[in-house]
Amino acid sequence: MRADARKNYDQLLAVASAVVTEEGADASLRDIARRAGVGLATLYRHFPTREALLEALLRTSFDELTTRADELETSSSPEDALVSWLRDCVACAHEYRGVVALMMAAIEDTESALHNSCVTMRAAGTRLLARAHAAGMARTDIDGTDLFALVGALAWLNDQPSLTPRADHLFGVIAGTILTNRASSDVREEGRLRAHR
Amino acid sequence: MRADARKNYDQLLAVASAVVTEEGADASLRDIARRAGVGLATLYRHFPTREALLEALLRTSFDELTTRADELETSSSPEDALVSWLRDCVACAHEYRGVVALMMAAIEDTESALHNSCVTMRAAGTRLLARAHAAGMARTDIDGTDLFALVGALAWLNDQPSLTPRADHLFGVIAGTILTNRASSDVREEGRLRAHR
DNA sequence: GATTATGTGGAGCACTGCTCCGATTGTCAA
DNA sequence: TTGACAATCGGAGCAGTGCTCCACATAATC
Repeated sequence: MRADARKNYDQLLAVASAVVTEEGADASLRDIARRAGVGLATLYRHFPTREALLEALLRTSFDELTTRADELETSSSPEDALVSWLRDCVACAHEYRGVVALMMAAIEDTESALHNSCVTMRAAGTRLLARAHAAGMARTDIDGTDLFALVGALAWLNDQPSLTPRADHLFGVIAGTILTNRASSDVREEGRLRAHR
Repeated sequence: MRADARKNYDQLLAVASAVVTEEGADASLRDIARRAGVGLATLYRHFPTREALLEALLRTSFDELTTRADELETSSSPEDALVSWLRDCVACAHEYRGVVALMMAAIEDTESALHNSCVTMRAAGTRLLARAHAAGMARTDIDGTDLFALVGALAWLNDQPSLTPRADHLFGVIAGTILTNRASSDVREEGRLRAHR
């Protein structure tokens, strides 16, 4: 890649991160190009689709989530690992408002630039869930896809400004539902402690 | 209202219902006007905002839901009433894809045309929830706003094509979470029976 | 039939996603 | 250092969007 192309690529990513953070996943691409001091065609050359741009933005976060799932699998109890990872997932999806709907579409669309990342993430979650199943700590009528869906629903709740005050509470309710042998109030408590740490 | 105006109004509503059903809540208003054989300004005169148009579309559904809540309050057990009404709510919100996000925004925006309908619906749900609380059949850490949020999340799940296969199952899971003394498998079962009735 | 308030339709503005192509610029051989 | 050339760029242009404004048509009234 030519030196100027590399520079523009990096600049675009940095600006896109800022713009998508404040405007959401449906931010104006023209605006991103403008604020990056770059032509619109340049943006489209580096990122042929909106998904491609978001994939580049989310790649590091996705990789971190996968790594974290691996760590948790050995360092924590099955239920703590699952809940803790869920919380991280929701927080990650919430970073860029509206991105979760694209992820839900991408998991079935093998052409989407986000497809692989989503499949990888679902697999990581499924592993943590299987471990909790094996320990008898999670209800068995929920599979990896359900987990992915619930993360999506929670992230969606977080994206609604009017529901922000209750989002944490609802996370506890739903996380508690997934775990069999644990009251959801315990999950909420753990969340509070984590937040104030 | 002048006779021709009334005709255009009705025509717009009929066409809007069809278009929004197939395109979702962010359908093109220009397209609706075109297909109704009407100028764009005519649409905007009758429905100054997109919310106003959707409100008109949803008004009958909303009224039916409120009536249904009243009926259920006397005709069914507290838990059956709540679950049955939740199911109707989710089905209603799913009628027009994407409308649920607008509803979540409208409940805090007193200026929105959808505001009153949303507040009324939340109140109806809160009554059913309070009844279940009184009977000791619903967890007490969930209030009317949470109920509204969970309906929203479920409707959102329904709106994601990739999650449709599991949507019913997840409804059972979450409805079961709200009810204290009932396994979610029972809720699911009741759903199956209703669907096949 | 004439008057008037009400209702209409489309032009116009600023924006969007996306493509195409002439101009520019980094790079590497001579 | 100087070309030459391929890689890269930037913006014009197209078709779409939401929304406003206003000259014109027409239903209702006298």
